[in-house]
Amino acid sequence: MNGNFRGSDVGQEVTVFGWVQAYRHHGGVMFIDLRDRTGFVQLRCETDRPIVHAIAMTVRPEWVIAARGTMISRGSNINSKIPTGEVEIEVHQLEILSEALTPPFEIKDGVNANEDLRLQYRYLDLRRPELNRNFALRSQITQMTRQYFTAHDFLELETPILTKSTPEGARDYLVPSRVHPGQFYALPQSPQQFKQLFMMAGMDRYMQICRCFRDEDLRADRQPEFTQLDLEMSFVSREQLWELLEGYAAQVWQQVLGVQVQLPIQRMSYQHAMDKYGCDKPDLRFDMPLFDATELLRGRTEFRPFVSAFEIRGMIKVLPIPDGSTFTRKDLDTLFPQEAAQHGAKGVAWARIGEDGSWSGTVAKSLSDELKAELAAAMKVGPGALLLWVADKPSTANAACARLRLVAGDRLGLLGKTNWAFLWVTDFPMFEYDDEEKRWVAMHHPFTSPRLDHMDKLDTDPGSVLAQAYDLVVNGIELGGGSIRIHNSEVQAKVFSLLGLSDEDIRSKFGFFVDALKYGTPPHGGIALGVDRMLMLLAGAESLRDVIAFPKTSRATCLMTESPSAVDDKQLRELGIALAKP
RNA sequence: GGAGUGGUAGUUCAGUUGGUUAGAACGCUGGCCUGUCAAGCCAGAGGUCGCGGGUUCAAGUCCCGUCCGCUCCGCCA
Repeated sequence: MNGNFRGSDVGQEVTVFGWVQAYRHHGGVMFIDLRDRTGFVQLRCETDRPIVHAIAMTVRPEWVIAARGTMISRGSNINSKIPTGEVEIEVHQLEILSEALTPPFEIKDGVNANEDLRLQYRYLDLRRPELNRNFALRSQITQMTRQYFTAHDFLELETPILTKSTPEGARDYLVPSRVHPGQFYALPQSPQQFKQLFMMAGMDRYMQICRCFRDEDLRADRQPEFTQLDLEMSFVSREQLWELLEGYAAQVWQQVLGVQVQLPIQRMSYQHAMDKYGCDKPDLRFDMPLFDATELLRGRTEFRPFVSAFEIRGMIKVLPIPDGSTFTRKDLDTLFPQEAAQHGAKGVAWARIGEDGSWSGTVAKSLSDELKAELAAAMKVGPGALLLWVADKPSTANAACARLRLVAGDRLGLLGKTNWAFLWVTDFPMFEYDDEEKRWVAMHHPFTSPRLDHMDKLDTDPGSVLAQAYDLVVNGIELGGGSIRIHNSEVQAKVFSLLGLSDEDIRSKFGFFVDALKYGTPPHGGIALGVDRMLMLLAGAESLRDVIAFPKTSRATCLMTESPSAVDDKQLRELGIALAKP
């Protein structure tokens, strides 16, 4: 194809097709850059072929043309900046296949047209090489994925798209049933129950590259429909599963980027991640751990924000930056407080340790010299350090400090795009308490098995039960998560009831599943990886929109098709649906 | 639901303290040009300043509302 011609092709008669990228007209001779998805090649049209030249004179950017001619060397006019720069096609025949309107933005890399315009004319945006490349990569990776897992004895199996709405988890997209007016299917948030049923059905190892749907608000790394690499295995320990996934990740990173992933991947408990980095998906491209100063400070300071934190049984968390000299007063007054405020923190206190070991900054006056020395020793920091303090309820203090850590790391140039920090986060709590609903909710999902040594705490202290759940984190992005599942119907029923589901709820929502568990269920577990997020990482994209061909806006609309949209009354009548008055 | 940010020519942007005819680059149209490849040179066309209201002698600029894009919080088992 057009981008692949080289010096070795000289002398060939070729026919090429493509889009006019650019033309350069020099009176007698005319050059056309003809683009397809592989790149572009230069066509030369001369006046001594008057028909060719006359047609060439009329073409405009983005017209689709076909050219037949001879591949020739450019001689002394080689352009080494272009892959096909050694050769050009001396055109004997030229045909216009399709004319084009002037596009609303230029089709070339580095043109940052507005996102809304790009989405409206998505088919034009996709012609741009840098975007086009992402989809070739996408195809390569799905191909590689199928090979890897089928080579490991997985069956690629399909699950329904029209399925059953279940409580728990994300909001479902609903699909009304025409045959059963007033009843609805739901689009799957993930094929969770079906893949477990495959295990009960004896399929042993299941894989699917499947679309999932969640009706929740979007983010740069969250679209309402997304692609998941879904896996489930019977008779497997989580260590075996991790090993298999590590082999997969290593192969993908090796083949796509030529990067050797250090195996085994580091493992860290949820509790450790929260304590040390303030979040459950720490970016370990740099270390810079947080420090919990709550106990050291208790009763030993009058600093108002700290005292307030003690009053609400809060936490005083510190980000020690060993060399904080590059941060300015403006960063301390504006940047850090703004970032922390996004996570609800009311402020960021700070202290600098001077060359002589003396402290300056907002907290300096309120701490005794003895306490300062203890803190510096505990945080292992000395002269030149900058300490950022957030005092608030624990969840806020952690989230704010985690954010500050990333902002500081970024400013210090520690987030290299060619560094890859893989991490398994393990031992998540089984449940977290939902203050709004006044009940326990599953942190992963309700089919996750508690750790076997925590089973007896289900009745006595659900909040302390740890789950056999794990997330795979890469550079601070949650690439996927999974768990060893419950394979015992009584444990499953107990978990459902802990989540506040009545017997009747369990019967109507999950009856088939609890029944199935009773017919000989193998121990099993699995994981789901976000394929789009993985591509985003591998392609170096800033947004999921750059690796999804036809993505939605942050308000979940498609600007190209203008969906969602109203439907005819007739359609609604057939479905037995009446719209509520707004 | 909330916070931030942006919306000016086809595109990307500039537009001072509210003040005369809203500019630049790229693109587009026409012309010249036989070695360009981010081609070059000459000429030209192109504007509902997102939309609606308000303040003012005067609004792209100030105020209120609203729509849309993006980022984040909530939400996302």
